[in-house]
Amino acid sequence: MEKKENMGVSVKGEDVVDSSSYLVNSYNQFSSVFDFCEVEKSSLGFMELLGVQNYSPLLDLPQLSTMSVMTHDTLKAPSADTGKEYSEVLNQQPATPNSCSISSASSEALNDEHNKTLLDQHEDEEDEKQKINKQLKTKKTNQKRQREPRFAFMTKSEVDHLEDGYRWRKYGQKAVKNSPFPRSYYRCTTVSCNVKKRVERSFTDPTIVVTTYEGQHTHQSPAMCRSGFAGAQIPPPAGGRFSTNFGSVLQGNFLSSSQFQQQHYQHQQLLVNTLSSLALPYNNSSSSSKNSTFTQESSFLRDHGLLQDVVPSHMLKEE
DNA sequence: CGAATTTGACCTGCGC
DNA sequence: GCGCAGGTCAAATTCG
Repeated sequence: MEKKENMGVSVKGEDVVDSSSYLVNSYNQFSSVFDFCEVEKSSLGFMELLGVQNYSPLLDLPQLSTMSVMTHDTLKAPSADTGKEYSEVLNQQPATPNSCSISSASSEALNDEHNKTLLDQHEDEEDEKQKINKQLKTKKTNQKRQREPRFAFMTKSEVDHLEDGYRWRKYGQKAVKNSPFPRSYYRCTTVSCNVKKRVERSFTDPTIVVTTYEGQHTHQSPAMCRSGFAGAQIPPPAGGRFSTNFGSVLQGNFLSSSQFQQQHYQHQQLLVNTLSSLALPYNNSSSSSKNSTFTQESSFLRDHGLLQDVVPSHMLKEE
């Protein structure tokens, strides 16, 4: 198996592996963004991403911005065991072959939508409703539910819900087994965009926020629209609006409010740029997921996000 | 008052 | 089949 070393970013070669056997090194080994990532070639074009995202010592990002990326077509839901699961993933060799079936909006999802409409039309008729529900159940037992591609971000942050340029509506919260921290469920507020994300704190390290995105946005980020450029800019934190819920304590170091705000601001910008250009790009085609994967790659090649502002051009990958 | 969040109930998948 | 845990729904509540 060929292995490319690339400025702290390691990209494995040809083999396609099971979802559980690759991805990112232990978050507690990270000293900076993408300090060390190990991503399979097959995984959603992230090789391209990581090839471009050379780690540079010039990237003097604060601890708060420590972030790792996971990508996975059927990423196992991070749970209270989050830390354990993720750490177990590390340093493992591929276990089983995987065809890496990345799906965009699945036919099942479309069926669900259609059936929901049916349900609406017959709201008054209980019998009809029951029949439809039975049909739904039958379908779901016959056809295994397909998951949207998922991307997990592990972020060292004191704020649970990180601003990523999109607008989200919270639709649920659940207690997670063996964890004192609940998991929150968010949906993109844009009509016809069914991207979801889960946010939870790692119980092994409460400073780590695990954000899992599912699906692809069918629209541009509102932040991008505002800025008019792919390198979205979040407005700098404006005094009173900024949350300091957690008392600005990080790893035993007390930060002043302004320090915290600045770090959080940098962090959010990084997140926006990364998500905008990579994991969840604007994709107005309803083409197959593989195509959209390459769209993600090419979009990133055009835009290196925050890094392009920081990393000298010659450091960026050229092919 | 509309939008967003909360929260208990319900649904679904999976392991035993 | 049953129980458990994750995920979603939707009514109630809170917020701006």
